[in-house]
Amino acid sequence: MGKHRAGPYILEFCRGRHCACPSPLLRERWESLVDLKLYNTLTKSKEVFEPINSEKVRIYSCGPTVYKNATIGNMRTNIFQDVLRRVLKYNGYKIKHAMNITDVGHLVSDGDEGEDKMLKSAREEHKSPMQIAEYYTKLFLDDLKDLNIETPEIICKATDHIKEMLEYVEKLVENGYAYETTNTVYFDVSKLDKYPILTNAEVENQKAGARVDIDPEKRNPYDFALWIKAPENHLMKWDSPWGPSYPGWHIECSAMGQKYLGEQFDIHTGGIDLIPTHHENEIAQSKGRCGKIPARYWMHGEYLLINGGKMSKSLGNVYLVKDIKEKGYEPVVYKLFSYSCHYRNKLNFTWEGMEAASKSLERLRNSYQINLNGSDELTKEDKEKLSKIEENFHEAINDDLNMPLAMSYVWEAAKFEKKNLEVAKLLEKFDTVLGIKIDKVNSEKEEIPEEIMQIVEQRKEARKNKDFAKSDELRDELIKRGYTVKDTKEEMIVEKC
RNA sequence: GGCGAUAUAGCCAAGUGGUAAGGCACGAGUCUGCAAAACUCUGAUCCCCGGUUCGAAUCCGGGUGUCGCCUCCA
Repeated sequence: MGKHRAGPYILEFCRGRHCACPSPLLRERWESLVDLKLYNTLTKSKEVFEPINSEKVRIYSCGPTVYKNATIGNMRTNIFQDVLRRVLKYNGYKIKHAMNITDVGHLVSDGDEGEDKMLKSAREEHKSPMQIAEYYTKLFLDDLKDLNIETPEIICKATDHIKEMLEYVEKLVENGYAYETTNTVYFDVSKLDKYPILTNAEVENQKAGARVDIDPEKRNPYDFALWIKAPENHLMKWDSPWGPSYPGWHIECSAMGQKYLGEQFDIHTGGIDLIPTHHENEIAQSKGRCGKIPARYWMHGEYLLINGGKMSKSLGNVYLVKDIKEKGYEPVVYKLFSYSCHYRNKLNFTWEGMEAASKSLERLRNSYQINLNGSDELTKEDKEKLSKIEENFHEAINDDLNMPLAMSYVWEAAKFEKKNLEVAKLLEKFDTVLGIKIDKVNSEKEEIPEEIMQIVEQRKEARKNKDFAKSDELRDELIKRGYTVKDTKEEMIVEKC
């Protein structure tokens, strides 16, 4: 075991199987960069990230179910995943990132019976399931774009992978981890050495309070459906060894993850709610198929709260990216807002918070522009200061994506006393992680109507003649019509309120 | 009921043993005919009680509050 200098602190021991520090290249990385630490739900601790393949990091993210709108809560998770990608890139890694689109639908009711959500939406909206899926998939991808979230290298639809899922289930049957009942093919959790492994919860306790009618044919209460035999009127069904049927809701991620990233990849991400069932069962399936836990690091984003409570339809506080736009905010404002809190803590969404983020974004972009054109000379000392800020930023993002802390260093750079192109370049570098389009010019030139411009001209004339009473009167008139004016030495800036 | 989080200035929040980052708002100032914008400056001993320690927001015990999960959910 050796000691390694790692950024501003000393890593006591080089952990794991890389202890021997095999390659000079890796050793150099350890010595020159800050270690990337990520919190792993599997071990419930922060670990130094070590990719299976040092060149390319493989990530799987549980994507959206496309039978309804994605909320800003969903988007918080996507933002967290985006930051993860960007931080990995900042550290020099290449990425292969897969995300699924669940277009096969999950079940409406508890347990394994009930109407499929896709079908329910289809019936309510008088569209075919595929039309519903396409519609919401497009909206979801538009949201990602609006939020300047990088598109994963692989986006895979569940319905395109029925064959892979079937093969997966057949393999589980072959390995003795699955059994067939009248309506369903179940996974037998009693065959595993340990279940569950992601939570401490006692299976029996959890089940005791559940309002589920347990299928009497289940061998164990926690057995879950791998494949479900379709009722006559079921729209989405496929031929299988068990007749016309459709997949259970955990198998798609296992099958597609395995197809695109292999039996074991680096990081699996999702929302915190996926831990106790979906991810637990993905692990179960993978262990049943090949004996491996599919990913080495499991990362989960916490919930977004709305005014201190849960977002729910009944409270009428479900917000979409669309709502943010309708309130007049650029979607990226929401992204910046989400950086005010660590991804593993609950974040309280308020419009007041959005206003704060909006103001911040404007000021950061303003600082960028000023620095871009700044001509202050940088002394050696200044350069050292900037370098220290950069190091602190790197350390913050590498400490389990501590964006709130990282932002404090972004501000240090933005408020740096000297205005210089190098500061702008540093902000640009930070923005490769933030993704807030810091180089965007704040006030986009908007078309100002002719009648408004006429008033502006009149006001210019009044000011020229030092007729301030009239000038103020005209300003009030402009405000009444929805425009503000800012007087600078050179010009009069007109903006829409 | 069971399980688990969390409690830091008006708001959003970093910080897990050495005397509290940052953002927004408020206030003050510079600038301006006045404003606006911009820029500068200004604020908290960390829910309560007890303990450990030379030293705790930070560890332990006990309270109280809030939130989440246990059922589809990012």
